[in-house]
Amino acid sequence: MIDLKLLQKDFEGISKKLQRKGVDEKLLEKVKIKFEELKEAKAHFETLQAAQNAMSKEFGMYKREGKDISELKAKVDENKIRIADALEIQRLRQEELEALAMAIPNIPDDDVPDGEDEDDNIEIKKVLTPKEFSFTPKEHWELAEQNGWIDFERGVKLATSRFSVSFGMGARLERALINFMLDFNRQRGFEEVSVPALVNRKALEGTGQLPKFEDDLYKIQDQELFLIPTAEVPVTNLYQDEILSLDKLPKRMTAYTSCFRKEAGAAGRDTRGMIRQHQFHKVELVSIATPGESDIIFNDMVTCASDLLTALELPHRLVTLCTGDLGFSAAKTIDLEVWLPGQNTYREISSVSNTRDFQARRAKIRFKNGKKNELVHTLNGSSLAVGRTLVAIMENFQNSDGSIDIPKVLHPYLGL
RNA sequence: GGACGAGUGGGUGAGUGGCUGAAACCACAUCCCUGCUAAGGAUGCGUAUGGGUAACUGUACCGAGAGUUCGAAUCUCUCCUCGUCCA
Repeated sequence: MIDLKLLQKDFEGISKKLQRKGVDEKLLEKVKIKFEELKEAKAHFETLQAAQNAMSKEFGMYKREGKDISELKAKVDENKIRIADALEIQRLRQEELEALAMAIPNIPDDDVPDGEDEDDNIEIKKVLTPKEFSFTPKEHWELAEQNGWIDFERGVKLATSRFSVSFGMGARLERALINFMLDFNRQRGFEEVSVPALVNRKALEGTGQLPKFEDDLYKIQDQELFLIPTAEVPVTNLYQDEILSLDKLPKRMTAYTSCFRKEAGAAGRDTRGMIRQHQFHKVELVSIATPGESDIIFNDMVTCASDLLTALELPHRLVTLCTGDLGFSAAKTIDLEVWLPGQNTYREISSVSNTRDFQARRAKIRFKNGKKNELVHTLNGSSLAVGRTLVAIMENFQNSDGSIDIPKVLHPYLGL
């Protein structure tokens, strides 16, 4: 959630920044007005309530002194009706404001480039040079099936399209990757956590998936619970509604979870293979930091993910997302794209975002800065998407006969 | 699944209708005193939000929500969580 007080104070400035993300200025004006109306309604209600409280106190005194209370009671009863009305007005305005404000995306950082979509993202640097193949490299689904690593049909049989099953070395490699990534992150100072894969509405509101993106989430039928689309949700919300002491910051955490996405609106995209699945494994990084250190932490996380790819000998590049490609909660995002020789292109394998205080404001995560409580900054990043890493290994480490080498760092994890 | 009990500020914990935003103790902060190894004293110390330059002040919050009442931490109902016992 954006800072409504700031919007009120510096409407021009905030509005200008949000227009870069395609937010309609009229909507912002409406929010500003609603915000002011709500304040008005609150003030009115509180004045009435104060009178009521005062009269109630008097009431108690009258009774103790044995005075006649009938006149006072009439006054108090009358005021009570007005309070009920005032409260109802306040409640309605609160609801209206929230509905509007919760749907406004985060303000992009000033150094985020303008742009429409992913074509306008800006490459920062390339890491490792893709190797030359003496043959035409195959795409991963071909290799996966040929080696018996992944069975796409049986995944569909068990669930529906965009589900798959891993067998043998494919399954072992997944597990090896998860362990390798968690160990790697732990050595970089991220504490490992294991969290629920189901979360409630409040958690998803805290990180920004709800209320706007409910269509992308799998919902449990008989309870108000959702399957997590990313570990970012449970891990960030670990500290929801808490005031952290300064010496506990920064919090740097890593978690492995399955992730679940309906991929609504992705019809026809990446239908083959395991680039875009409804369920996938991911190792996530989440940091909670003071505003002063969040930029450093951000770079740290990008470096961690990039080094992970380098350790796996996977060529990749870093790109800054433009305003049009930036996610709802992010102020800034750097994507890591891994080279896929079979597809002859770079594909997203990790996305590191600084949401600044956007999620913290929604989730009420604060820290004590001296006497004052301030909102923290929250950051998240994948490190990495396991399925896509497996895809990258298959395509980059393939031989002409279709066999696949295993990156050296994974050998200990596979008993090789 | 059933029965009973509990949920209060950073912690322990008092509080069964008004004088309680909440005793006391601990922790913490600032100041003072003392000066032989640790102790004594004073003051302050929840969160959110509105008004005010500020001092200060209004409102809300005692697991969550609803209700009774002029007035609720305290009474009623529903839910959640934890504990104990039973199946």
